[in-house]
Amino acid sequence: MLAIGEFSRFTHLSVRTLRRYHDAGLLVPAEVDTATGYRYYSAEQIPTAQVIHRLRELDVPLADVREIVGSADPDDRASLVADHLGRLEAELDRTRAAVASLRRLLAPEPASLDVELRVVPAMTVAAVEDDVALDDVLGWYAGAMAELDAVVAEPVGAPGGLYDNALFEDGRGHLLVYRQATEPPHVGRVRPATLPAVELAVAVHRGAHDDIEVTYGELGTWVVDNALAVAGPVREVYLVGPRDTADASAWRTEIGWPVFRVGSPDPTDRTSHPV
Amino acid sequence: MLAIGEFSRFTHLSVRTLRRYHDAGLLVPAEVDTATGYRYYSAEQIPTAQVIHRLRELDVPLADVREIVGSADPDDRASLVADHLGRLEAELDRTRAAVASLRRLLAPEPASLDVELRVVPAMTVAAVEDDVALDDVLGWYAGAMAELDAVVAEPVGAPGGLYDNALFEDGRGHLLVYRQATEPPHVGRVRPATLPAVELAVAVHRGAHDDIEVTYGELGTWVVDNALAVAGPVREVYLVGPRDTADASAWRTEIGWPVFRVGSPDPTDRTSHPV
DNA sequence: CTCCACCCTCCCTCGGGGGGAGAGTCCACG
DNA sequence: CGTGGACTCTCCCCCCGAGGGAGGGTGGAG
Repeated sequence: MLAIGEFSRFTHLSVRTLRRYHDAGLLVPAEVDTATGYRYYSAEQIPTAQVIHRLRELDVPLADVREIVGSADPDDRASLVADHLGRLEAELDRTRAAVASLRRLLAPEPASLDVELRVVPAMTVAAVEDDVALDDVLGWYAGAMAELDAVVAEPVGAPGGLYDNALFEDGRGHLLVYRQATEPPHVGRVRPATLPAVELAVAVHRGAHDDIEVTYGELGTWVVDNALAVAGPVREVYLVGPRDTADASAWRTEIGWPVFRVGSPDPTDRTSHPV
Repeated sequence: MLAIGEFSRFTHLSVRTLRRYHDAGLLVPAEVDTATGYRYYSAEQIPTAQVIHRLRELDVPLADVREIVGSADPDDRASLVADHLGRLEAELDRTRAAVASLRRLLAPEPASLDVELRVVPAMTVAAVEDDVALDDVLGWYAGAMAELDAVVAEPVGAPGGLYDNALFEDGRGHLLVYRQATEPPHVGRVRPATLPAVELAVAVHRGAHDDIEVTYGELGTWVVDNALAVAGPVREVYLVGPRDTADASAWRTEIGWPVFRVGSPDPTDRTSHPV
């Protein structure tokens, strides 16, 4: 039996950290003296401590580490680890995108943006909608769009989506993706939905979505400069997207933001607008 | 002028976050109503907010972000950003190493370790020593070893080092790297030092240092099984290392841990042992 | 028996974010 | 001009995973 200090020396985990891992149930000492509270570890626990050490180096949350080292089945263990490695990979992709975008932000080429004010009538479309967390947006979008494509017989024009501003404010919000169709079906999650008539400030973003914030910002500047304010879920239309070409630089995304004139706002509710 | 909510919609930064960035001095509103405390932003601040957004996605600490967006000189800015990208790169290397090591830990081949108990006499060597933070160890080691190599005329045997356990407990500790030499010089940071006589439990680690913890653990297990305890800074000797071959799998690192018999400890101070 | 390294628990701090309470403000509409 | 409701303010609590340090109890060798 090893006192905590000795165990610390063998595992290169600090005494403090070992105590935390005990409290968190990650690495329970082989024996705890009930009278004194002294923790005693066995040499067999060293390999476990090393696995925990590595997992923590990979920023696996303590709760997940507990799962992993606690699961008897090596298959479970492997799949839990694989899950986290997948998350790391996704994180890495995001980091790469942020680096690329940052470079472009810091080496700015002031490409002026064409913004158009467009009155859009109400239209009934085939839609899938749900409340979605920001982290899940990409996955949800892919699933919803696939379902739409599967059931909409004669789509018209490019697909689009409506994005609740709360998505960015609260980390989750209402999403709606749609296709225009002559006869919107009602199958599975797909159902007919009516998008309200709005006045949109419309700009077209060119290229991959890494930099789409820039276009949002320029659109915002334009809106302000024209004495307008925004008023509801933003609309995106995927004129050219990954479904059309793998060449991201050719993508075209139309961003339309509902606006109203400051001083004479839209009569409809501007914040809890149904999407 | 934009109220915080409107600015939030244009930048996709939450209202809370914008307030924090104001408090932290990252993004000070163009105007603050002194009477009401209301924050008002100008459209010109949108690009700045976007840069901040990207930097934060890259986990640049708020203080560094303040530096970056606050620096007028674009060269300063670029170098600060480059610094952080370098840190991200180093982080990535560490992650890769941890992943590789984890895989090996989870697919264990119980290669039994040969451990030898060795009595080592005191010896006088050419040494460089200092208190070093854990994060700086690699850099410090490289510099110290280069300096040693430059001034030690006739080195004998392989280079080695002594590592204070406090390094892992407190994140910093005393390090000493040495070369044996017929006549230890006293030049620059290099000076003669006498390593005390100790009894060592010695094992040889094979391969890159990613997995060296495993050998430490096995050595620890052996120490415990033989009714011993460890007693001072660990010694490593680089029998075959990066200086010898780029093939990491051929590296050989001797790990020697000072031990004493439990029940009759070493007479010298076992924790604050001078290295 | 004494000494002192060791171990215990408890609470504070930090960074970057979120939740929510309670109060004040803005402004379009009636 | 008053009112209501969306908006904003500040303030305090929580989260995670780590560290600092106080204050007090234990183990074991001399």
